[in-house]
Amino acid sequence: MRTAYHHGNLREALLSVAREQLAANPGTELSLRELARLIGVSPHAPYRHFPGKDGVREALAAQGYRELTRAAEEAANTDRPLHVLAHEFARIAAMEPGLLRLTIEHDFTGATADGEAALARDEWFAALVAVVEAAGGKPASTVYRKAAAVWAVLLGVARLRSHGAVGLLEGPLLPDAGELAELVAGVR
Amino acid sequence: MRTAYHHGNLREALLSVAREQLAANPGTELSLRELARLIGVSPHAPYRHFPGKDGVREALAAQGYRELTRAAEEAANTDRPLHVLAHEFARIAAMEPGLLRLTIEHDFTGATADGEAALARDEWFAALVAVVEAAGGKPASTVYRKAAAVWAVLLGVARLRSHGAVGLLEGPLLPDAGELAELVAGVR
DNA sequence: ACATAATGAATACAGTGCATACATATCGAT
DNA sequence: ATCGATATGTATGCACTGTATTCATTATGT
Repeated sequence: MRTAYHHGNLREALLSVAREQLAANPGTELSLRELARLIGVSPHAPYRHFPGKDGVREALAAQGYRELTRAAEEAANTDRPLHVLAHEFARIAAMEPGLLRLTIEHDFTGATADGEAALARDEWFAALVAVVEAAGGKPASTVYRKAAAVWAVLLGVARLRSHGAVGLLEGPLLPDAGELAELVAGVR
Repeated sequence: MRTAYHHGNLREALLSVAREQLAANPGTELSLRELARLIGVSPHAPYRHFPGKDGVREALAAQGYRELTRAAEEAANTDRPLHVLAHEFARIAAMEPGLLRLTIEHDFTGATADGEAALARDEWFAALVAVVEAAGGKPASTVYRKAAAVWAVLLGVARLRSHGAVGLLEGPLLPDAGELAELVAGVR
């Protein structure tokens, strides 16, 4: 087969390879040129599908939030929603730490309030609210406040677990995200 | 005055200007060359004082942890240690968001278990443990577990507040780090 | 005073994000 | 089916970055 001039699905190929790169070495910056190289396309080709590097990150952050949303939707139908959500969150953090980091960091760096990532984030928060509602608990506060507190706990524990990888906090010392989430949500 | 060939205090000047840069535009990567340019020294001069860019980040992360340690030591002598600590943490996050971000991210990216930053981080955790002890509370768990939970809450709320800057969670919805900290520590 | 170490400059190279200009494939109206 | 418009990829180039090598200047200890 003589190489096709057009890739055919470059946009998704870029995102796919980008996620592989994030998985292979989390904590490293993506390189657009390297993505193009791996796919076998010219250095400038990605710019036909994204406005630039930040555009790729935006799309990836949206994917990250969608994974979180899916986890929340699954958790909402179980008998201990917050526990299950925390477990799923931890699983994602372990399987795709690079993607989760990029997702979490995204708002801090390239923040546009109406971008794809921001929309995906809002959907994730809505799903999180549903989880908190499903979990029940004392109505000491609004469900939104509870959801925000749960979100904070999930973020904090995830970050702490990546800290722990270099030594300080070993397993038994680490807080259990599920228990903490139930605690701050007023459940149990 | 004819310009001195040797700067005299380049190492500290680099760190100082780096913090200014982080404060001026948080969320942007540092540039060694720009630091050198701002100070008025050759592009390679910083390499006499740091092994490379990661070395500068390491030193900055250590400074960040030391600021947190100082905040914890102040808080330990008050009548509501966790509340005061949370307030100080939030103040640092507001005043120097770039430095705090770099500090928090450091372990994730350039992790050496015995570097300057790792030592500073351990000291911060020790100070945090002291705060939790000062706060008292039910001894349902070890003070280390409580401290880790408090740390997670501080990290999570700080991250959430930087999210909030782009819209989703407005003030009244955001969890109060102090109350959450006391909750997960079993105080009150 | 003078050898030596510490600190800075000059130059160079590979890698990156991105812009402009050009080439080829795809697709819709006729 | 043809043919022009559009989408998608290539070629080339620029400014910037981190870092290595080599050389110049200053500080320092005996």
